[in-house]
Amino acid sequence: MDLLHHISAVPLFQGLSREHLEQMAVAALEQVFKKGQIIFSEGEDGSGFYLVLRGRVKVFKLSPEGKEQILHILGPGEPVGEVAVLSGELFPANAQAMEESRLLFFPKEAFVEMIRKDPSVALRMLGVLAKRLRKFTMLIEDLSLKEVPGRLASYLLGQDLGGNGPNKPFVLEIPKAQLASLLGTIPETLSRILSRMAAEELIQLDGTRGIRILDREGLEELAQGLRRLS
Amino acid sequence: MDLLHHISAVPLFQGLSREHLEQMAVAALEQVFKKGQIIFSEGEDGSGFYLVLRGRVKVFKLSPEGKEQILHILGPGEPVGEVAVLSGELFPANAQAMEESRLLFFPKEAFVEMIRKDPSVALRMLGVLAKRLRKFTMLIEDLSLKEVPGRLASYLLGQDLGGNGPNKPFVLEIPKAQLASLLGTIPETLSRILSRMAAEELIQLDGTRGIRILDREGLEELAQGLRRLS
DNA sequence: CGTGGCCTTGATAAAGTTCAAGAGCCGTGG
DNA sequence: CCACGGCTCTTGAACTTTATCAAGGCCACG
Repeated sequence: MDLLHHISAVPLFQGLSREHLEQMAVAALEQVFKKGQIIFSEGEDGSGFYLVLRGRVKVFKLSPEGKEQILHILGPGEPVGEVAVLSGELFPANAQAMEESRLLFFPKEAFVEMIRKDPSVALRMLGVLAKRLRKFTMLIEDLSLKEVPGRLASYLLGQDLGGNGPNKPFVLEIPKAQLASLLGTIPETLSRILSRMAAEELIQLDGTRGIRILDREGLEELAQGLRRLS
Repeated sequence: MDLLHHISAVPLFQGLSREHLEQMAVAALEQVFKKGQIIFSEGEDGSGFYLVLRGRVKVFKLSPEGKEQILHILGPGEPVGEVAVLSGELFPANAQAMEESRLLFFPKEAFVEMIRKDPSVALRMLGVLAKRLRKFTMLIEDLSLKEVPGRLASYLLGQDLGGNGPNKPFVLEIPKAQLASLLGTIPETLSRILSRMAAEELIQLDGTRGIRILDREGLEELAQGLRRLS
């Protein structure tokens, strides 16, 4: 089994001795989730955490009326559900596979044990959590201080990394309904704002998923609240 | 100086040996901030983190138009600015003293060194970050999924701990403008909603800061979106 | 070539913000 | 002891942004 191989490639476990890696591999339990399948739900108690090997997982909250807010989308190499383990409480949100995904489950005890044996894992985990806090800070800022066009502009700029010479088009990696949920809005609003952006020639829409950035500076101004759509 | 005494009382450092505590005490630098004084600003690079000894500190974001969103309010025993140290980047937000406050500054190196020497500190710090992530998750949920009356109801219920027999009044511990910023709104809106809550006899207002909860259940329903103000 | 999922568009309504003015409260200083 | 000035808070009216509800269009896949 190449489980060991997968584990050793995960950033969180970089630098662990072969021996420790093997112990982790023994403790880990591989699970496959189909598209749409729930991985855990808010309020369950976390007997361990997951590591994404393949696929994508969304972590989200639901309002009583059924509106969804995506907290983050996690891909290969990233841990999921670790907060419940670390603060010894219940899962604070829901997790669901966005596509067929392969995850590794680590029981709480194995993880705590591992930290105890090799503190460098704790340091790496601290780094992961710090990054996550930083991301949350940005999300809070977006939700509270920006309006939807600004949030969308930030997102688009973040997607288009490096594409800034000849503005080559790119493809949204998630359905628009999901993007709306990530931005804290609803699909209708997202759709309208994309249209307005296109009308002002900030972007060009290409089919259902394709987007080409025409005016990078304009988007940056939007993202910073220095400009508004008419 | 009783600096050592203060340090040993901080949750983050529980369980450290006397020797390690002394090393921390030597590395630490005590600073006093007057009310309103800036402790650090977003974008500066974090050469260390702070620990609140006395007073209260708010951590917040500002929009270009000057609107403020408070991320958290920290009191004695709590660390501030540790994310910048742990993720090795810039401060993601601003920090300011809400009243005259005494803080301890720990240079980055001293902290990293300490973690290396005694992994239990890393574990505690993981716990602190995990709690903070949990709080942020709730804030995101509030901002995105609840409207202001619901957020306010949650806040009030959280303040009134144990006061649930004979509904004794309590006093807001922060000015209303600050509360508005914490809830992601503005003072005018907050004021209106408090009036409406009073009109529906959910609460009773007493002077500028005093509040008495009259209908705990009603507030709980509001907080969960099961009810709305007319 | 139809059916279902996803996306767009329009009309309407609700929630929150902005701007502006005024009320209450408090410490200072005469 | 009272009056002043400044701060915080409240209230009203107009406006903006976003959500809601309801159709209709597009596209892919069987």
